[in-house]
Amino acid sequence: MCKRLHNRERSIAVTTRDIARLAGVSVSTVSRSLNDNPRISVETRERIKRLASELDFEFDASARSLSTRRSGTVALVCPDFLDRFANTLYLNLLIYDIRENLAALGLDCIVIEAAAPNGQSNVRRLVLQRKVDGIILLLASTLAEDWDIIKKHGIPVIQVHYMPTYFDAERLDYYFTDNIQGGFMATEALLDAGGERIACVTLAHANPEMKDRERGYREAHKARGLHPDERLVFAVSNSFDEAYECVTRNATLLRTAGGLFAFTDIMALGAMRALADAGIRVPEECKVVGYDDIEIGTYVKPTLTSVHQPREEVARLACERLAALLSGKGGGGVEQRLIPPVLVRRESC
Amino acid sequence: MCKRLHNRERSIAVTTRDIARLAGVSVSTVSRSLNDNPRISVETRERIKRLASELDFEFDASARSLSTRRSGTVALVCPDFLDRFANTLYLNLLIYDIRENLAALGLDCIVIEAAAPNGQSNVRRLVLQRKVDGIILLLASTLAEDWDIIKKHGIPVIQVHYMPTYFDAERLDYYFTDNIQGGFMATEALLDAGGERIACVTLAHANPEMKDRERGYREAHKARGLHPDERLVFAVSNSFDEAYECVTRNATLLRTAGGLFAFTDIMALGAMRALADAGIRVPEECKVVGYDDIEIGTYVKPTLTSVHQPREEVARLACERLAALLSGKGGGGVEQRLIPPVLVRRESC
DNA sequence: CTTGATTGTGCAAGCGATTGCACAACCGGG
DNA sequence: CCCGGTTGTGCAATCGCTTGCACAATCAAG
Repeated sequence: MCKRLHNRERSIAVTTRDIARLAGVSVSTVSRSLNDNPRISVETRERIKRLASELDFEFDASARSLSTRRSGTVALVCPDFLDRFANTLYLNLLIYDIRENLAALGLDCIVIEAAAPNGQSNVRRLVLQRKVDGIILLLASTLAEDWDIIKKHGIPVIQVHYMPTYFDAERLDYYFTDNIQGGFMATEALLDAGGERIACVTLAHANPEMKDRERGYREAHKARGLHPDERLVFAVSNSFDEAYECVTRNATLLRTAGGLFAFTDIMALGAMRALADAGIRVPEECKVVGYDDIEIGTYVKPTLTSVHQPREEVARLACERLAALLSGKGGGGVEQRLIPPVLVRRESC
Repeated sequence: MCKRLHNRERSIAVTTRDIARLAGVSVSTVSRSLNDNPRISVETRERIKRLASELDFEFDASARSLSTRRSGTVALVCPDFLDRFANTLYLNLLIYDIRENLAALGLDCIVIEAAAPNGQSNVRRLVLQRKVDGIILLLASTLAEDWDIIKKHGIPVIQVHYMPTYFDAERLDYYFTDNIQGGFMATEALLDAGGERIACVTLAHANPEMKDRERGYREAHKARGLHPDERLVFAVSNSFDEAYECVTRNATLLRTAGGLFAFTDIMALGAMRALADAGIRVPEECKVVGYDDIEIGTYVKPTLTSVHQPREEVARLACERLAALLSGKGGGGVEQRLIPPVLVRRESC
């Protein structure tokens, strides 16, 4: 070993070699001890472990990953428009829950958007460069070329929201909340309390989740032998202001409706404000139900009735499943679950 | 090279060796070419680069990091109670901004809390194991032992919010918004519009930032030769409900006040609701100003006047500075900047 | 008291990159 | 035509860890 060749300053970090030298054993023994390899005698193992902890030893993740081809890292792929969605709080809280679950499993998580600022695919980069062990897709429509890479490298993928594309094409594990049922429950509550004329506000560029909410809306009508008045079905972008404007513009028509179902809380809040400004009292003259159950809904007056998505459960299931797949306990099958949402009743309905 | 020794299945990934073989050069030449080392001739370099991109080559981050001792990764240390703070939205958006800036700089970012679920320090783990290149502290009171590790390893640290402890002890780079000035501006606006009796709602367990807001509140009074009525200074936890209860309980007293300054928007919303419920009209009888300028403030009625913290700017400055330190362009000095906040006037004041 | 199985450790190659130094090829000036 | 000075590449060591295989020591059985 020619020391002179390597004049980068020596790291301060303690290595397995240091431990080996001090313990009078080889690095293999140190490695095996710290990894609880049963071939090492109990005494040796304990001695090494004690020494390691005295020396404040921590494995070098890079070296280990280079050797084992596992990085202990998971990519959390978010929509490119998370900033806009951030406003809804819902996704941020879901991310928080997922991070927490992964941390408990000893996995670090790198949150990315599907595409990097330079146009390159972030998924590609994280898979090829960082060698992430798994991927959790959060409402992301990942690119076709990404799928090739993911499949080629055999990386486990879990979805926690529908995706606009590639969904049926791939048999992937998922944990979704049931948006049809959510839409159904919300509409039922409105039909119960507000009569037969129930408006709804959906998204202009509806993704599958929104389409399912609408389907629930229609099925709730059908279940009672009714159909929605199509003039009461509105589509706007997901923002307070657009919902506000839409409701204001159609105030006359909405005066004939006994209830309104907005497919996101943000839109519900905008709608509710517009109703108030138009002199339509909520809930007396028109009930309102939103979707997502964000905390803001409890800060307005009247407080907002909303469909709650059990994100803690979704996060937990997704992370547990991912952990199982990572340790080879996948069972070969595909796990796909629909989690039922919960209607949280407050003053607006 | 004894191939038989290594029977883990060969990775699908393209390596520098593959490129070298195909190009008929050595791995060193490949490495130098792809890293734009000037000692390689332009023709060779271009040829290698073309080949690499044809082969969909990406560097292996672990191998590179093992060699260079740089991981291209930054730790973003959050308060342990981010979930509670998440409700305020402000920190989530700040995290989003920071991630975006780091991404533009080619850095991945791992969001952690100071302490892991198992009680171990996450900072320690990320520094020792993952070899993060830098750390951004987000309102985190990092443990004393963490500081030892950080200093020992010479890792650049940037703070983007005050910390309760270790603050003066360390000469660290920071970008803070000026909470004294923020408190001053808010109070001034209230004194202008609501007369001499201005209440304030601070935090029960105030951190330095909250203390500064209170200082601004007092200095604004002093600047006009006034002092606040101490009976109008309340302290509650940072929640809608606590602020609501506090204001409700003290409604009689508050009837004599012309304005109220809540140190967070969440509290401001709770207070505003309580005032309304107590029959005190906002803003006619009592003006209200909050702090943080979260979007929810524009969804309530009246819309909330609030102190805006320029988080985009803070995020940008912090990340640029970190990048400079990482590339050794720190200049040896310490950069500490106070960014002025902005009062956003809406209906409540 | 041999012999074959069992245990516990060590050796050394390998993971995929970086990089100090050696060295061959080519250059122009004396 | 010889020589010191660029230029461009290659060699091989190194980063810190894992792991297949070899091998010494111990043990139970014949």
